[in-house]
Amino acid sequence: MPTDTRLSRMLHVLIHMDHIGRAVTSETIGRMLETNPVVVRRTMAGLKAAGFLTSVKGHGGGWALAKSLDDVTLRDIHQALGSPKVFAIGLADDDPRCRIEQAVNAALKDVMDDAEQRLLTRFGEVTLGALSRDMSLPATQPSSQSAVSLT
Amino acid sequence: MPTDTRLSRMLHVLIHMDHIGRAVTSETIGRMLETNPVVVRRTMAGLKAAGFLTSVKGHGGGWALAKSLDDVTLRDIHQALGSPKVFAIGLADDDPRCRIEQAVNAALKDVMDDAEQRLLTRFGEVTLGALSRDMSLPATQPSSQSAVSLT
DNA sequence: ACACCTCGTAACTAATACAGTTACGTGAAT
DNA sequence: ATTCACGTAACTGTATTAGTTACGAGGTGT
Repeated sequence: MPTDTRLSRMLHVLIHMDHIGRAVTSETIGRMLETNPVVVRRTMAGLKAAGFLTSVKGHGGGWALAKSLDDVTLRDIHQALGSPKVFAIGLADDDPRCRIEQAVNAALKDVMDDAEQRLLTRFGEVTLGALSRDMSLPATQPSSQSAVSLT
Repeated sequence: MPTDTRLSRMLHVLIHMDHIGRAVTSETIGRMLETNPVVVRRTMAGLKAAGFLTSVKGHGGGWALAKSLDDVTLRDIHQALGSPKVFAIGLADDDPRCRIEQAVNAALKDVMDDAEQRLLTRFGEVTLGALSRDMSLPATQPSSQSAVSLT
């Protein structure tokens, strides 16, 4: 499987949309992500269902933000995508009666649950608004470029 | 992709081997894991290369532990398996020049690296010996079973 | 009314990585 | 010599995201 880049892509798109400030078509978004409009619609469907986006059909239609980015966290978007599996590693289930397998899996699960909890907690502490603003700071790069480049 | 259960399986097997105390064939281990001897050999190859196991060919041969389980951590085994990818989630790379994509990915990477670091640190604090002993404690189950059941 | 635009979705294909299987070779014990 | 067991290549199965094609549904503008 290719690794799941939907969260990264959606965050990217949402911040662009905020900068653009008007409806954007799947076609345009597809160009930003170097992918197909259908992939865009499919991925954005969850964000619409969760109330972060609206979509309008027909001429002049497209996608628009339904909330301020200050009210949306990375965790919200992860959840809107269906809370996809965080780990590539999993627990074997070869002989569920075996106490050794149980103990091993319990130990792994304990550590993995902790790591996942921490990751989700930190995702919940970062808003897209904050991310968008941080980006405009000089950092190590010279600040000679527009903050609203379309790509 | 099916989730990667190699770590879970290998921990399971190593503790069994410790209890058994003599050479075990891939065939026998395959039965424990409900899989094929070839899968066993393939997976165990890394543990042998890393010095945690020895293997002997021919009649009476098989696999044996090369170290005390007290000297082996979960992290060691993860590493011996080639430090497989921990996360199913990844960073998009659609337009590496885009500052928004860069900022989004930097934020995700920061949180993910932290979670991974924490997970690996905790894996490094648990030895297989400790796991094996913890397992023998009463817990919620009655302690009426042999500690050396083969499955 | 009609053309056109844009989302919505089904269905199929591609890519990737672990898991499973078959086949055959190598080395060791009896 | 035979048998046992590891070592490994090569191929298939499976699950999941990504990409593509095709078509339908619902709005907008003339």
